[in-house]
Amino acid sequence: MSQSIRVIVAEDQAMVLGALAALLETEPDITVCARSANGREALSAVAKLKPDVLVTDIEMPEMTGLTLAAEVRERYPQTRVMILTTFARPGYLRRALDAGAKGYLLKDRPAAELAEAVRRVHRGLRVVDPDLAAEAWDSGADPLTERERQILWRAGEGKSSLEIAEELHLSEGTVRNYLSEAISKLDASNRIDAARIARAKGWL
Amino acid sequence: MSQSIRVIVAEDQAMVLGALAALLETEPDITVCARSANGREALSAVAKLKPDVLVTDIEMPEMTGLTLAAEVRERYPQTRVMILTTFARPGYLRRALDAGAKGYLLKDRPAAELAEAVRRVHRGLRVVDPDLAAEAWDSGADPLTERERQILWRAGEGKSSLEIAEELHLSEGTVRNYLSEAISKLDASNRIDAARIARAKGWL
DNA sequence: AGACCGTAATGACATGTGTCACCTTCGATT
DNA sequence: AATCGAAGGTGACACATGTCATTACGGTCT
Repeated sequence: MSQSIRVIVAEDQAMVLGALAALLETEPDITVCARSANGREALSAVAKLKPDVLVTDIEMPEMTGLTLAAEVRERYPQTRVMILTTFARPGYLRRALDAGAKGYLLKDRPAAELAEAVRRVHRGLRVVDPDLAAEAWDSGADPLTERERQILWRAGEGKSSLEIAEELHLSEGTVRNYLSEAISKLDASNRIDAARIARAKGWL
Repeated sequence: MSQSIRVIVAEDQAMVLGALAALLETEPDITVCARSANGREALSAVAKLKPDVLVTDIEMPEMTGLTLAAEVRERYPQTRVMILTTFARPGYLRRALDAGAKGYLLKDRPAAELAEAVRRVHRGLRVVDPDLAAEAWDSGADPLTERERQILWRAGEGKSSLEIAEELHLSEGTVRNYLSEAISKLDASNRIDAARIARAKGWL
């Protein structure tokens, strides 16, 4: 047996973090050398330990897994990043690959696939959920501009056009225009519907 | 050492299910005798194996953890149910206890607490997250009526008053009245805000 | 019997929302 | 130099939403 694969796991739900680490520890050729509860912690752990693979969730406090992946690619290219997330959102996959992630695995895949995916990524191979890759292909690119995203996000939180306008220092009419654009781009029937659709695609 | 504690784990995300089982298997006094990906599966596993403890998530396809808990209490009272979930929602806790669950543990608690909680529940003790219990206390009871819940749910999905009215065979004005009631009960500023608040409390 | 609550409805009114046409400014392409 | 697109804006209009008063019916406690 060669050297053991050194892995850091980042995941904000402590119980799930511990459980994933326990799962990986059952593999004789894999060692979990650190566990992090958020992106910032994970980044400093990577800096200190220079692991072979970083397995990370996306939605975390302090720093998201997507930002984390970009930072690690930039500063510690010898560590390969694998995203492990609940969300089968085309937009997330696209952004993850853009950020230099080598793998994208869903939490509803069987537990046995985790160790296998870590080994593949360590060998320099890419691991991407095939169904999701296909969906990402035909679901097209994110049609929203940055402004539309900002505004639609706030609308989805229940804020009125006027509130959003004040928050972003815009006129109320402009906010309504952006929302109208977003609604038509997403083929939605109103702002709530539009926010729902954008969230499902991973564009928000 | 006495007899090992026999546990069934139910969780819809396969990877997390496997990881939690691996975590529990590291304990010498606990045995995972089955794993279920949804509520229906878990119920038949409980029927067949009569375990000491059932650890279950809430949001699952086929049958939710809350319904499952009620069924198990009714039909297999020798099996004690512990809810393990992401959601720190007072309404969920209340409904879980009403359904006869003996424990309510959050996924963002440390991994070490899981085994300890299983042991306590097995001994007949109750395990409830103290912060959440306090919040459940002062957040008061669910103020929504069944009709208000139905209508607010659909409004939160982006449906218009007219669409909701047709779906439930009501007049549009009636739907608007119910929404207005819900908005004022929840101290929200509009339907979206109201749906968001109700979801956060676990009332939707 | 009376009080209370959930359900259901109507009409009226003020505001909020979605759409459209049309305008300006600014930076990046061609 | 000309064109394009993103950002930002105005005004106008139709329709949706939120509020309120008021009515009505059937349960269910006391």
